[in-house]
Amino acid sequence: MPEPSPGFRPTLEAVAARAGVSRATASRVVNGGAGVRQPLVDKVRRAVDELGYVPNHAARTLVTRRTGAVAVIIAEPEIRIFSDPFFSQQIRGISKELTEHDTQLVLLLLEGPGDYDRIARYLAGGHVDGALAFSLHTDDPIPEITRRAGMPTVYGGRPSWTAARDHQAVPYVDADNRGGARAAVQYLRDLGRRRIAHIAGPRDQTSAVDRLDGYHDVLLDADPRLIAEGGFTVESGARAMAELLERSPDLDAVFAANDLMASGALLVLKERGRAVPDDVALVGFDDMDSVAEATDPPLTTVQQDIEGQGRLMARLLLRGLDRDREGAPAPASVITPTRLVRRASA
Amino acid sequence: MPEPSPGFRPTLEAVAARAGVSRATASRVVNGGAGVRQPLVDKVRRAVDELGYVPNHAARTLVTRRTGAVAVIIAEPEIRIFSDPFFSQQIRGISKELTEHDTQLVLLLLEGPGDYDRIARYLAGGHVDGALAFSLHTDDPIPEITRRAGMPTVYGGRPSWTAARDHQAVPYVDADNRGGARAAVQYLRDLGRRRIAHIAGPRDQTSAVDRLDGYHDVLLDADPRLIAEGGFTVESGARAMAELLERSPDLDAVFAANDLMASGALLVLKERGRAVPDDVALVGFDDMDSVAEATDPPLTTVQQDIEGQGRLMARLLLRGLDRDREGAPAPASVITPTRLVRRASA
DNA sequence: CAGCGGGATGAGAGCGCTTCCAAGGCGTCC
DNA sequence: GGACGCCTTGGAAGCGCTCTCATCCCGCTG
Repeated sequence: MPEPSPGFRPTLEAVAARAGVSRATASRVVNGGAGVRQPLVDKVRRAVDELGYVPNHAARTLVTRRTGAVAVIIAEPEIRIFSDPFFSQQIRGISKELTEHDTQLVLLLLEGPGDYDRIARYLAGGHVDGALAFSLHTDDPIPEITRRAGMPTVYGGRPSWTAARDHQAVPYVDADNRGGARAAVQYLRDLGRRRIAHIAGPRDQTSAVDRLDGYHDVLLDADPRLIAEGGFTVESGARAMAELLERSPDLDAVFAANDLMASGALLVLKERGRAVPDDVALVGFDDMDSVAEATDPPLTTVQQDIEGQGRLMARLLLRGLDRDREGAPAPASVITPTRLVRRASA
Repeated sequence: MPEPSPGFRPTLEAVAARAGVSRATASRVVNGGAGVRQPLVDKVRRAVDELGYVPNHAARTLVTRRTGAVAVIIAEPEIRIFSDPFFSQQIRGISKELTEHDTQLVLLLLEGPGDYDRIARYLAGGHVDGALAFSLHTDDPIPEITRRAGMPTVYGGRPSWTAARDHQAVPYVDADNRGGARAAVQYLRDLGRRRIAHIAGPRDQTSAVDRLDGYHDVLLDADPRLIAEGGFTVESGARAMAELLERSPDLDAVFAANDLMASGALLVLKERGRAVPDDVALVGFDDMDSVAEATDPPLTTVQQDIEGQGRLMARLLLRGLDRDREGAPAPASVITPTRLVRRASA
């Protein structure tokens, strides 16, 4: 690429003139060159190179009504984003998929309740073609906002207002939390454990609810004293473990709804002199890089492909956008498989 | 706001018609209403509300040559982004500042070397008004790319190709690494320590270099055997500490270039039976939330305002963009102050 | 050899907005 | 009371691009 005076940008007009063709033909070549004879294609291509031409995005969007950008909406960034490796991996997956389809990622972080207005205006302003949003609360205004703006949206994690088995209403991508939990508990039972406790996640997160459901799927008449609730953090896991030990000293296995809580539980178990896995078998969920393999003993856990989920979200959205123009139906949701990874803790 | 048929968007024309004014006047009102008499302003405002009008961004950009968006370029996301709380905090600061100026954040993650082309094209395509990039390697192509594209850019962290004291060449925001290090080492010396070791960060990161320089500022003729190099991780800190203990068993203080390495060093010190801070005083850097206060004993460390740095980067860029139109000079760099936080480790 | 069909090309109309400029209206000053 | 000037408003151009449609040229058929 040559270096024209920085800041100055040649137009299609200039390219056309230099190539000795019309603007229409130049445009055709720039957009793939279908229906243009080879010699002209070459001429135009050369002119593009010589001039260092890059199409003006705004002009193109104005007529095509396509921005080539997608919004990623993240509520409560203080809690989740970034610090949560979960998010970061999903975002990377999203980014990869979007990049492969020449689509840009516009990050919309909600810093406070007042920001909903801003988001609404932004989406309505036609800056982006679609949106990706992450697991929302029951009364989250985001879905209503995207709906009003007529903005195709794919959710990450089953939104709490959808029934667990209804994958139609709103397109979302989620791991098979229930199935994974089922597999984990089943595994513990196959190991011969009889008093299998569960450290659940917060009730207002569907992933936690689904994992609890999976636990109940296997242990139909589970003793309620074997269930404690944590907050998906190490400390809360430790607290829940202490509580369980108090209530049910005879427990011989624990299925924690995520690895962080499992690692907290592990600390307490060791402290109280319960050998893992001999006295108490322990299974986590997520197979979190920095956690599951780092504990002593390493955690048996349920693995899910987080980056893949991000990719899938993006793919679903992009596919939906394409279909949109062809009037085809919106894409349905996808549940990604999970897999039990056996390590030393169970 | 009413709910017009989703997907359909009223144009300025429609607003003007409904308000009984010309498009020009409607436009003026939408853009602040300067020079329009109050009654007309009200009429137009009402029409905007009734119609649920939102300006078409592409059309506006086409004529104003302003996109109202800024790119955040992040290389090697695998290593850093998100998982690194550093980044996440800076991004949050950036996001907040941009939001306050009605500017959008476009995330450009570089997934591989081939992506530089993509970035170059993107920046040249006029999608964004400016860019923010993070501490780059010496030979990183990003600066050249942004320069060619005529894209105003602010860097996070002193770029390695600039001299430590030259804040002019390229606008960047960085903490006063050298000053912070100086303060830390000075503090250790004031404590009466005489054999003060340093666990440095990787030589190809300017923050590490600057912190090492700060160490040397105080200890002009430091014993080279008191310096070891780590990789800013816990493990590397542990390794470096072991190495130092071997080489210089008589050390009575350690200044680690970041908290992660300090925590690694702490583990080794305890393991070898060196009491902290009695036998060996320990100081870190960064005052990382999840680390500095969580160790036992908690770390004395050098604090910096990371989110503030992000904010500053954005502010510098936005200011530069405004000035650009007025032909004023580009903004200079900013070095943010650091502060020694005393906890139990020294 | 004339006529016809199809593919390649160009002319031109907008996409929705901002902004220059001219026109109009009103107050003010002499 | 008339002229001047300022403030408000509207008309219209044009940002850079895509895409429809008409035109043209070619080869082929009868």
